Amino acid sequence: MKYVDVVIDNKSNSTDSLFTYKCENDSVAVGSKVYVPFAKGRKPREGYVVSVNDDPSEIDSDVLKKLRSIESVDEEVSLTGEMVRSAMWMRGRYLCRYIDAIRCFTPAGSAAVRREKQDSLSGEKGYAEKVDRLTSEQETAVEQISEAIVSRRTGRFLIHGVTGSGKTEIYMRAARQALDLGRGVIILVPEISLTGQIVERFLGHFGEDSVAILHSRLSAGERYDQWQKIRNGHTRIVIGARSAAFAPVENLGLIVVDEEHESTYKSDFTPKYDTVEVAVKRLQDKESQGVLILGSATPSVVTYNRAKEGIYQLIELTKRYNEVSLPKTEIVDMRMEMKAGNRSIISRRLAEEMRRQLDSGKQVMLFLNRRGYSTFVSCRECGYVAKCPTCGLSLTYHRGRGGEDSKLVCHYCGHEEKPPTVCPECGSAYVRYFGSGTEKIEETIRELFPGNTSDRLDLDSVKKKGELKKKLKAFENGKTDILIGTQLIAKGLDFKNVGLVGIVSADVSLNIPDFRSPERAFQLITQAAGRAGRGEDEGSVIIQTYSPEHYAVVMAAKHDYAHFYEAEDKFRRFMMYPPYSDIFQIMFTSGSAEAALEGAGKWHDRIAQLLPEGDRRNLFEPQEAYMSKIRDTYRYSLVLKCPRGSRHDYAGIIYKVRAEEIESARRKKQDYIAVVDINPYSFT
DNA sequence: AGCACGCCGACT
DNA sequence: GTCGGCGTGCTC
Repeated sequence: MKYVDVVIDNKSNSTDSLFTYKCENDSVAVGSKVYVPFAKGRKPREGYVVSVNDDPSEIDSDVLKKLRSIESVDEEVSLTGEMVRSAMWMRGRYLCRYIDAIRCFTPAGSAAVRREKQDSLSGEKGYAEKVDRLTSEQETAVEQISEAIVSRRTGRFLIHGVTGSGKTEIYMRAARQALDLGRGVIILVPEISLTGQIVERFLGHFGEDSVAILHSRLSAGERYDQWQKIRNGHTRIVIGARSAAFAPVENLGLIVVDEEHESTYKSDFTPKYDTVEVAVKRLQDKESQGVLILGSATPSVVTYNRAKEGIYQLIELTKRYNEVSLPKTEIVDMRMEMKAGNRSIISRRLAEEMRRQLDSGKQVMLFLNRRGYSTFVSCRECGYVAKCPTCGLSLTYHRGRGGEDSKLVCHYCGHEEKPPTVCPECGSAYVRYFGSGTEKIEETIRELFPGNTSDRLDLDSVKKKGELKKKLKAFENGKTDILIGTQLIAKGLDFKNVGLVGIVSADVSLNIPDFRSPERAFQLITQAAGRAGRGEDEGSVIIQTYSPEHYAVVMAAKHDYAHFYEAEDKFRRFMMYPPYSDIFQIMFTSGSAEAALEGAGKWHDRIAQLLPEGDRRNLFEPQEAYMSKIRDTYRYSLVLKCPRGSRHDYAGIIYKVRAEEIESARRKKQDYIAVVDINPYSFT
């Protein structure tokens, strides 16, 4: 007779605990999916075994009396011990329920979705690229990483390398090494569709049958097939986005997180995990002891700080593979343009350089991180601003083709309405449009360069299937001279004939009310600039801004990560922002604003009681969220800044308050929802 | 969250 | 009598 602890799969907060069952079945082990009788239900409920015990003496005698037996086992979808241990850790780390953490590791499809036959990969083709020789920097990197893999240490590396410095080659050699030692490999990329190259190279090198690819476009059935292929050991390399960090790879020897700084690595849903933390946890399990490689041209400040402190071993790749030089960059002070009487969003300098490049047969890319035509619509007479009825955010004017199809759009929920001709508040005709987006630039460019072809690439212009590929193809073939886009085109794309990249407004990302905005601005400028001069010739970059002296802009223009980091680190230290603290954000949502605020107030007071006297100043008053209402749901937030070293204690306090609230919800139904997000990527 | 149980009003 | 409305309470 065995005694097993089971996590029951249901959606309730109040059953978030372990339930013990008796079990005679020998095949039941940690990670097994089981069906158990539960409460008064006659239908057995799904659950996962998280511990197995032979000895009943530790079970509470009252519980022991009412133990029931496991109904059946589903052998096909069992998790490994390591996966279960990692899930248990996640529950404490991210303050979610057991089942939320477990579900990260289970195949999305249930039995209903299992398919009979297995299709091969959906059209992904690999190619093997001939690599002549490694640079000396690459060679040193490979040696260091190999040493860690071979000696089965939990090595952790940060590869800081400019684009084109050959990070992918290092990942491949490390993967090869791990595989040769019989170990499993996970390669994480920010977004599978935008990183085709890395996928192709892995497929080409390791063969299409040895690599599993996980991405959001897979159907539940396809996903399940991939999961099985990995789980039964048929495939030992996995490439995928964030969720691939949970792939059922046994004996994990290597996890690579490419473009480590990307925000897609932080989950938007419960549990709000950080992919790198999960990777570290999985790799330091008693059964794995593997190596972590983070790679980025612009590491996040938190990561780089850890490297400086020795938590990650830092590998700097300073040379581009073919010794192609970095583009020449200049900053244009838009205040001077204003003074000189140029009210256009394109400075004289940018226009002039565009003309020069276009005349010499080169192509131009323009970036603006803002969709639509105008960012808000306002009445000059009474100050009325058009807002989304369900979200309360300013509506963006989309001009479309200029006539009938113009509309106001909420960029958050997608709500659309017709633009007003007179003010709906006061009837005035002075309704005006302010701020510029990609649509407006497109119009300006057509006026300024009537002889050249231009195209726009943003979320709006590629909603139709295949549109993105078509537009990229046209640019690649030289049919489009000028490509205007949002950050959608800032990443990864490789066009040989781009002579100039224009960053229309560095201020858009700089002025977002978030402590990470300088970091984001630096990364975006660097990435965008990286699109210039990828062929033989040196490219050039022009950055337009109203803050030409801002360190993020200045250092990005100089391609100087080290000094950007120094300035930013100083700021973070002074303000006690991460990495010098962890920020706990608790979001309270409800259909009623009062209920949400009341919930926030209740938590605030209870947390204050539990915090040590001297730490009270780290707890802030409940606030209306930056987006105070989304789709008719009201939002209030509570922020707790947790000094370095106290994360565990603070998390304990939050955990306790949460438990108390769940307990009190048994008596009186709660009319708000509280969600904890530790170190959120944006304060929305 | 489910799900069953139970206590009360309406109806073949 | 008894069918079924939903309020209440518990889950190894």
